[in-house]
Amino acid sequence: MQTLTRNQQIVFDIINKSSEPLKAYTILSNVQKKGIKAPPQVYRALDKLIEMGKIHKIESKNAFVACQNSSCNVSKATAFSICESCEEVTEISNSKISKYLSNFAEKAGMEYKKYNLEFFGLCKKCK
Amino acid sequence: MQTLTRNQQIVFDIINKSSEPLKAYTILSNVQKKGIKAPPQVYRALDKLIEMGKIHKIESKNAFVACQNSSCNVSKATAFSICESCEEVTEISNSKISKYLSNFAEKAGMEYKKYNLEFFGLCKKCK
DNA sequence: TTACATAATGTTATTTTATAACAATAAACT
DNA sequence: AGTTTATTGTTATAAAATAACATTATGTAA
Ligand SMILES: [Zn+2]
Ligand SMILES: [Zn+2]
Ligand SMILES: [Zn+2]
Ligand SMILES: [Zn+2]
Repeated sequence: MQTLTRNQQIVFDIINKSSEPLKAYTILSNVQKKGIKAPPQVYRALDKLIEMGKIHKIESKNAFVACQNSSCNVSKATAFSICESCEEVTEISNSKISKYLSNFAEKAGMEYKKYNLEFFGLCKKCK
Repeated sequence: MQTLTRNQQIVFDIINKSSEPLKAYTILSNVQKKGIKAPPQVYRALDKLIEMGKIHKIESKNAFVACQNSSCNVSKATAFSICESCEEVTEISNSKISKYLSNFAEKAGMEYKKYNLEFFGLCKKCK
């Protein structure tokens, strides 16, 4: 369990508190009062947090969310369900989906180190 | 089977001929001799081609590839295998993977309209 | 502790990716 | 022909990410 540096902690806190994915420049503007002044500081913290599996990047949105699983620090495989109406993003339990995908990969003779899966549709509220 | 407009055809041709995913500005610089001069012209063509399912965006790379399946125009669900060494991108047959994912979704009580899946690893050459 | 190496931070400028806004043409429809 | 709709052309700008280099902090080993 790695301990976070000052900037990493600041960036992680704001992502972790947020109910929605945050963009890098939104994070920046929210942490300027804490002394983080420039994009590279944010992006460096984001990179490390991703490496550690504490946060994930939603590629289709260029936005970042805190990990809602416990095992992503190991597998780095991620899966999300994204509402096209309200933009809500939910992380899908790693173990559940991994079983299906490793199953598929095995039958297809495919190997992989990680994956990212994004489902799009309507959440329960918006349906 | 929708027919392409002039700009759409030009942009599609260059993506389709390419052996690797192309970035928007790479496309732009390659079509300037054909009269496409500015980013919006490229991005508009890309948007339409994606809608039609003729090309896909590799989200993790901000790059575009021609569809290698036949059914993407219907489902808009996409899956790729990406080599982390040589950057090779292969589209995974839609029907194969879809079975697994719809299976998963059903058991999880989840609904979706489309998805995007990107596997990362090493291709056969790089392994 | 001091010297060296490594990691993290601060800062400025720039690159890369994507879109807003509006004018001009072309194509489709009535 | 006249009207609507889609596509194109053009300029400017916004948004996302990184390069490059200086500085400070932290860890490690003599
Ligand atoms: Zn996670
Ligand atoms: Zn919703
Ligand atoms: Zn396809
Ligand atoms: Zn390879």
